[in-house]
Amino acid sequence: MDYKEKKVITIGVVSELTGLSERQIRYYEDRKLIFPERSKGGTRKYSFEDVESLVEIANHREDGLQTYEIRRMKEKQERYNEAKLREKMLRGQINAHFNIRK
Amino acid sequence: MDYKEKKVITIGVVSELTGLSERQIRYYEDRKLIFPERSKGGTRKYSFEDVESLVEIANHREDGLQTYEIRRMKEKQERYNEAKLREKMLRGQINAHFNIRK
DNA sequence: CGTGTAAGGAATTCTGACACG
DNA sequence: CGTGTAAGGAATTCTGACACG
Repeated sequence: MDYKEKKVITIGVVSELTGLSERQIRYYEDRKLIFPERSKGGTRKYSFEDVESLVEIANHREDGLQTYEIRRMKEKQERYNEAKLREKMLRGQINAHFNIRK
Repeated sequence: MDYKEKKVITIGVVSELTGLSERQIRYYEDRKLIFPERSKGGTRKYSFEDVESLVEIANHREDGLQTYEIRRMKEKQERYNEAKLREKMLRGQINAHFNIRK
């Protein structure tokens, strides 16, 4: 429920914040790089997190990476983060276990 | 430059976030309680800070306060904050002075 | 593949006014 | 005073397509 993750920004503002065209922003959604929400009427809503993500995407594009390569990197990063989280939670379980036995 | 202060949210979203009608939100602007920015086209843009402020305003209204009373409270609070800031900066000056002489 | 653009329509927002009270 | 609403227009966004490459 952080402000950073709340989807409240319209595409026009995102375009200004990132310097990307609306066309580009919509295309990256098509390529599964970002996932805005929609209003009842259908207008896209982005978060500041999405804006940051788009800036990273733009940088990768400038480095010559194709969208599917960027997507793979994101997925890889995502799996890594999840593994790390599970590890952390497991450690918590173990600690809890030993503390109980004490 | 915090996300919280960036004016990027349209009035429709603000209305959803606060539960206030667009009419009410525009009226509170008219009464100098909030100060959204405008896009080139003229559409209002609010920050999360504005959203929080609006929720407070709504609470004050429910308590029966009139808009000019709320405005006075805000101004008073503003003057208090500035005084406190000046005080703090002055203290910094003094400390710097003594540190130099040491 | 990634992006620009013109096209037509729909959703969103704006202002000024009338209404009630 | 504070808020709802209908009115007309303007700004914003949407989709699908054609273009280039």
